[in-house]
Amino acid sequence: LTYQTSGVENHLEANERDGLVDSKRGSLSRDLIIETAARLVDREGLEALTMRRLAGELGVKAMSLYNHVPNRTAILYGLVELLLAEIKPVSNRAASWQERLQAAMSNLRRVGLAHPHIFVLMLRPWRATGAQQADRALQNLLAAGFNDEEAGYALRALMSYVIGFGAWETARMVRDPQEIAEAPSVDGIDAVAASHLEAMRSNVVHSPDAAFEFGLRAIIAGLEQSLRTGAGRIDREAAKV
Amino acid sequence: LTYQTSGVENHLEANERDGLVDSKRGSLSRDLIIETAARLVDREGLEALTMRRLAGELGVKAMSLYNHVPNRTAILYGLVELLLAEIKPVSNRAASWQERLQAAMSNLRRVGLAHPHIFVLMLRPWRATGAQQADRALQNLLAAGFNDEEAGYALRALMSYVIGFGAWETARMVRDPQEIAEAPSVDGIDAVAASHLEAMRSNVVHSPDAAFEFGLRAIIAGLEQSLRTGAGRIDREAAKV
DNA sequence: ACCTGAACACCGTTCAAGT
DNA sequence: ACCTGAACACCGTTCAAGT
Repeated sequence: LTYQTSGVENHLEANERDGLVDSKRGSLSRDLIIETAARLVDREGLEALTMRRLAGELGVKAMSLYNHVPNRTAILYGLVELLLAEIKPVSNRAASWQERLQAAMSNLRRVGLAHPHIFVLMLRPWRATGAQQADRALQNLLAAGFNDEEAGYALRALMSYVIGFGAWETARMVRDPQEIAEAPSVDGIDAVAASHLEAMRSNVVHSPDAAFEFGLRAIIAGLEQSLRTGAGRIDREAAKV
Repeated sequence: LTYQTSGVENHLEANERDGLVDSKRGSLSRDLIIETAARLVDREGLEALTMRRLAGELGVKAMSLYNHVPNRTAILYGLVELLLAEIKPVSNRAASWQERLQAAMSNLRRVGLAHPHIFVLMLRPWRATGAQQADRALQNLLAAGFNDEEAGYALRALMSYVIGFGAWETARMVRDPQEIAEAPSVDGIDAVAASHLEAMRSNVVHSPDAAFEFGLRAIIAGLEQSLRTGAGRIDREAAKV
């Protein structure tokens, strides 16, 4: 929604209208390609992002893209970068470390909800994505009193939760409802159990915000406790013996 | 690794050797297709799972598969079912609810590590997958004193964490290392911050088990606390005012 | 330097034809 | 009932040719 556009695309469209086909030359760029890809994916999903389709969107042939981008994967990586850049930073001075973490993770989820098709790409093992944001969170944890190892574990735990939760909730905005509806239904489970499950599912689906906050609060409370009791440290000492 | 094979595949291969081509007829089945797909995916990854390739593995042409399976997605769903069936169940009588949850989630991660290529499929919004396992965990939480809503939230939180963590850690067993190595490197971040990040990453990568346990312990401790203080309930009351 | 036509080696899926 | 040849409408990517 909020990608910064350079306005080049409108320029392009104008060229197209006036038949100034030659001025396509040089108007393409990595950034324009990725911004266009982001809008396409937000609108129609990842499967719509083919080289031919994206090129068409830019008024150009597929092969032209390879002059600015090595392959499709590089475009996907660019989408992740764009998404991460959209995360609202959390002030380092605000409130407690718990509240800062809470805010940071909620902000991460928020961009996920804004770009559900792109969010799943966070699960790919990109090198060093979101370095700035991750670093802020790490500093926060170190300042709170966690040692290097614990801070790393804690950040990984929080990220795992947020991304896991987000991937799950965005999955059902993203897939065609048909695919879900056609999945085989439960068997080998009695009706009472099934109704419990259904109740749980609908609770979480109907108030995803509450579900998210509940889990996030639990993790942060757990981290706080492990900081107080030094649980991580004790385990490490025990492991050495 | 431990998929139950009906031995039909060996039978098939024997037929192939003896040139008894006609006996292919009727030897195909949904189960055989999915078991073969599982072995193929474990060996070579999800991209290797094409209809043509899978058919070849079965000594048959691609279109034959459509006699037993509606489409490729149904095969993927079958893989998830197989994976879930492999989760070691946790005795309901064992120890505390905390320890049972801990064991259940560790078992879930274990099958993920055994089948890293398949594990990511858990993120798709299948209807009612893992119903039995989810139900056991829910009963466990209800017995511990959580109400319906909290139990649902708690299970979702645990699953989000385990799947998020697992997806992250399996991602780097699964992708070609080349794709990772070729990802653009950090910029706009100073050397000190980068070294902190690198330290964190390598800690988590070198002792993923410790990282996983740390986070899992934190979540369960947090849930325990929210049960004691009734945090969920209080928030709900506050929300009503 | 950058755009592109043609081609390569693939996809999932359909459908009519075979047995 | 089940297997399949041929075809449809696609993919990502390469490479030589154009300007």
